[in-house]
Amino acid sequence: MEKKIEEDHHQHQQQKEQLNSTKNTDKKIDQQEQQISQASSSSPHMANLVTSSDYHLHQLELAGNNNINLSSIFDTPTSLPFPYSYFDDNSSNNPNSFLDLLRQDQHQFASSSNSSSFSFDAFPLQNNNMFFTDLPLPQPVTTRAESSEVVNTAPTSPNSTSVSSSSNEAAANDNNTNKEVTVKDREEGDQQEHKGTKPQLKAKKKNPKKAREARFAFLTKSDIDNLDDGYRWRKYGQKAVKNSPYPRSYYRCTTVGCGVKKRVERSSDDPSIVMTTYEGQHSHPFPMTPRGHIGMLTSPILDHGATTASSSSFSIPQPRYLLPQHQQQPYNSMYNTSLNIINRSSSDGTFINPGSSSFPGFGYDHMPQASTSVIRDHGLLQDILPSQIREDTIKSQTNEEDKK
DNA sequence: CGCGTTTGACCCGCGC
DNA sequence: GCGCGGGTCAAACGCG
Repeated sequence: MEKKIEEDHHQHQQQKEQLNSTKNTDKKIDQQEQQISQASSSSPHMANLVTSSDYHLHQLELAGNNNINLSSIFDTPTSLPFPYSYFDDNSSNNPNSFLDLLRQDQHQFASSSNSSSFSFDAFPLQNNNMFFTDLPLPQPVTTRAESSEVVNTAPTSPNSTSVSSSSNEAAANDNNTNKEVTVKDREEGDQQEHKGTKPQLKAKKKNPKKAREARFAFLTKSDIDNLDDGYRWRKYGQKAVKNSPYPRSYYRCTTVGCGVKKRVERSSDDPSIVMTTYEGQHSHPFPMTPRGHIGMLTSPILDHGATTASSSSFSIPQPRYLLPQHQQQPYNSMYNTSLNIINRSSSDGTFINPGSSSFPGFGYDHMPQASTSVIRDHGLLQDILPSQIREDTIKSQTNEEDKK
């Protein structure tokens, strides 16, 4: 994987050089990207992020100071973002993946629906409607959201930590092409339904202004491009990203009738950051395919520590609180203010509620009940977090409360 | 053999 | 109108 990445990097670096030397028009975009990248790499700590609220800022600070501070990342003591039981049981020192985390999350949701909030926290940025989410970061990472898409951060793999900022891809497009992207996405959705023929493609153009799918961008610090989120994805395209040595990969959910797509690309400025953008909502529970599995329960990551690029990849968790604030369900009201919407429609600049299972990657509402039995769940923090993390979390929580 | 990836061609919208 | 860039298609290929 790394080798491949390096190759790609080299290849695209050449392209990049060519582009830089020949195209002036690229500069604008490049600058935009750099803004994003700089935002994500220049400051070592999330604390430097521009956030829309003091609370968020506070969280960021905690994250930055402690590096791995779940409490700073997650909302409440009881709202464990990521159940880390997997780590305890299988790879205590190997916080494998974001996937695992996500999976855990889902378990948690499955077992304790409203009682706990989701793991990710989103931080809407004032100016650009971007969202950030913090996750435990082995390394301090900073990101800045500049697109209309939701961004999230998540630790993804042993070597990975995640940071999230706005989707670069989204960010790169946002200022200038946000509108365009929106339209295109909409068309893409149509394409999926009518995919295949040129006449069909033309037909889709007849409804150019259909509402586009909600999109969510996550920034994840990881050496792994594709993080296993339990869903099965089929890669249907790859494109070189302008001014980036890394290509952008396009994935589609393999489940029949599910039009969820995601794009994965690596930040050119910080190759350790993977930007994943999800589009659409899964119309199904976690896949149970012939050779598949219930993704959350049997992630390859658990076995290998990393997923292959193919079948499964990172996808966005669908935290319930990732809803428009006005639509959020009243849980954990105490911290609810910090739970900002991650989901947003970039087409009109407003947040939308994709539904109870809004995030493309996580249909919590559809979670198989069986999943809850897999993980110990006493409804306690200890059920979810490894002791060390719990300690950190408790500390940070305490600090947080002290500050209040 | 089925499924997923690769990759060049193609489509489309936008900016100049 | 043209070129560019993002996104998708689909045949070829690889892998288990």
